[in-house]
Amino acid sequence: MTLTQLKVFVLVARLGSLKQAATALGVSEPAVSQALTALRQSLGDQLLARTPTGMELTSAGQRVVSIASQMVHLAEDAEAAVRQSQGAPDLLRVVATSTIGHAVAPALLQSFTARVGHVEATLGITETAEMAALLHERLADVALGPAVPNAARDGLSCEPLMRYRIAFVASVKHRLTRMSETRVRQLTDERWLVDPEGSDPSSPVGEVLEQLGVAPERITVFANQSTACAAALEGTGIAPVVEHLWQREASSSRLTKLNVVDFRAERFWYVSALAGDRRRPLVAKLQRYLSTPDAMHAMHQADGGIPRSRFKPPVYVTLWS
Amino acid sequence: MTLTQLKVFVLVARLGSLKQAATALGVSEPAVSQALTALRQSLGDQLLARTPTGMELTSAGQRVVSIASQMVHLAEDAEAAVRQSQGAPDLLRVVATSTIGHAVAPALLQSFTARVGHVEATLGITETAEMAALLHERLADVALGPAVPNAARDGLSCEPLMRYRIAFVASVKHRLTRMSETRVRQLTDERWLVDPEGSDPSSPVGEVLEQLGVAPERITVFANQSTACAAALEGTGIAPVVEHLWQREASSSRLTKLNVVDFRAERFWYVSALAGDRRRPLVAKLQRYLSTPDAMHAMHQADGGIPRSRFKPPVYVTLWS
DNA sequence: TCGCGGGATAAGCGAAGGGTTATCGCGCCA
DNA sequence: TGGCGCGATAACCCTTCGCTTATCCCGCGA
Repeated sequence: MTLTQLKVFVLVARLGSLKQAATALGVSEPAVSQALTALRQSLGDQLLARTPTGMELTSAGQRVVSIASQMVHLAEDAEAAVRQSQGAPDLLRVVATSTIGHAVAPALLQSFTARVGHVEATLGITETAEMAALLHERLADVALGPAVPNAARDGLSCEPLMRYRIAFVASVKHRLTRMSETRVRQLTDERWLVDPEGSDPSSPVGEVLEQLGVAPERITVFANQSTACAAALEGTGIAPVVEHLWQREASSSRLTKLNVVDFRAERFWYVSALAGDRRRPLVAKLQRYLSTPDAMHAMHQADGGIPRSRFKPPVYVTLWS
Repeated sequence: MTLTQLKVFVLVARLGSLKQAATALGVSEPAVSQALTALRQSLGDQLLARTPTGMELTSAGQRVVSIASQMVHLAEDAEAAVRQSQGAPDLLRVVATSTIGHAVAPALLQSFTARVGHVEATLGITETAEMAALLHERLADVALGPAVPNAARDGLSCEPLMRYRIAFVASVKHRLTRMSETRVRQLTDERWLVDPEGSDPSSPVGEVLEQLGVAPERITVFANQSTACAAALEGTGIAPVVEHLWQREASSSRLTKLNVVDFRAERFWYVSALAGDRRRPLVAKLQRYLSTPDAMHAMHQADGGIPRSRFKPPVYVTLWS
């Protein structure tokens, strides 16, 4: 499998003809044919089959063409990235769990970059389990979320960032809100309205779902906690939320917190990074910043939306894979 | 730039040492060194620089390593995809604008696949402007959204799927809701709470924003219309919504529709695909299905969340690029 | 100052990659 | 049935890849 082979394949799939692809590439038609057969051999599939009217993608071909197209584009991206980063600002790559990523990380990073200047921060959402790998593979500089297990042993630093409380909220119409107190086990058969972090088994909420053995069909995943709360207004389920963020929500007035007596509500968000001399200077700067009052203030501001100017939707094509 | 070169680069970045990478790959150290220099030459950047303590990524290297890692993983994905698609279900790749994609497409596709059987449907979100290209490049089989311009000329079929109405809603506290009627121009200086489709200039809402010349800082993009509505409850802005979907929302009780007299509220969603003999049989089947009462019913059911079992978060790493 | 560890370079080699021209196979249509 | 269009193959060439061993370079600690 070669990038040029992939490029050829994508082009043929698009144009539906070897000859057209050949002229488009400015090469002879056998060159295209050979590239295709080489790719076919290395992948072990026909990918494209002749039909009376043109070429048709096989089942595998359909899957591969999406992937191949991405790879070709990424190759161009890589060249563009190098060209662009002559004198470009320093890059700080942050990953966070979805709750933090949607609620506090944008404000936090904006505040940080505004303070230190000439830094470009990017934010990715990921699951807790992948954070250590992303840091080790240098795909991220800093991770925000639950504590990374065995951080010290793996050469990672992992320090508490902020204390927060998890609350379970439901509509005032919900029968559980009429009870003076609730036990976690009573929630097992409820309908759970969670944000994507709830589907992460290493997250606090994910842990609870697993421990209780909540059936998957009782769990509905929403884009974020605000949406989950909006759904909870209907009274059909309970939503686990970050308490101080939920209290700033407009819909909080018609939702009530359940008094779950046997649940440890206090939790911590942590900030993790490579430890010691493997840590980038910019990361050290961020870690110092995170202890300032400025940072604390930014983290307490729930952030409902993204200002349009900085909004760049992710490449959803990756949904294919 | 070669895939093996990229693989080597990623590994060296991760391990912080040529020698370790070499042993990990089971080759000699000069082999690694050469692969690296070749990549450096082809990209025109050092990528990794020696330091007393190990190797450090340059600014460009940081950007490239993310991209390179994705490419390496995609290459593996391609092989896995081929292996997996022996006797695998047929693949139907649908793209939609964010509104449709979040609200009606999941239910629609679920209903369709349940009916025809042995089909695996995937859904991607994209902007209107990219739809024609995605269809032509065989990256998608069907596109749901606004009409594709010049469809017939480009060999695309584009047929009306469903009529809907756009409504502008605001909190009952909002001053505009007390007016018996409103004109579009009066909305220019309001705060706009839109879903991602609102940032697509080819979408109906995007068009309005452009025509009015609404300042970017007055526009806030939310994950979906439900979240935008939740924000609208605070009374700080207006949210353009799909009327029949909004009416099913819990929060709709505390929001009011503005009576905008000079706005053409009726719109259509279209279904686009390659035309004629370039159309896959499965697509023809879907197009027939879309005219059935079943399909109509599915499309009128707003869908607040995604059942957890089918929820697979996109690879957010693409946010980097 | 002398090893020494670790990366860069040199020289060489077999195997692919990527290209060409010429030829074959096959469905289609006059 | 004989062209014809289009993809697949064959034969051949040059470049690059990917690997080896041997050597050099350079900062650093004994």
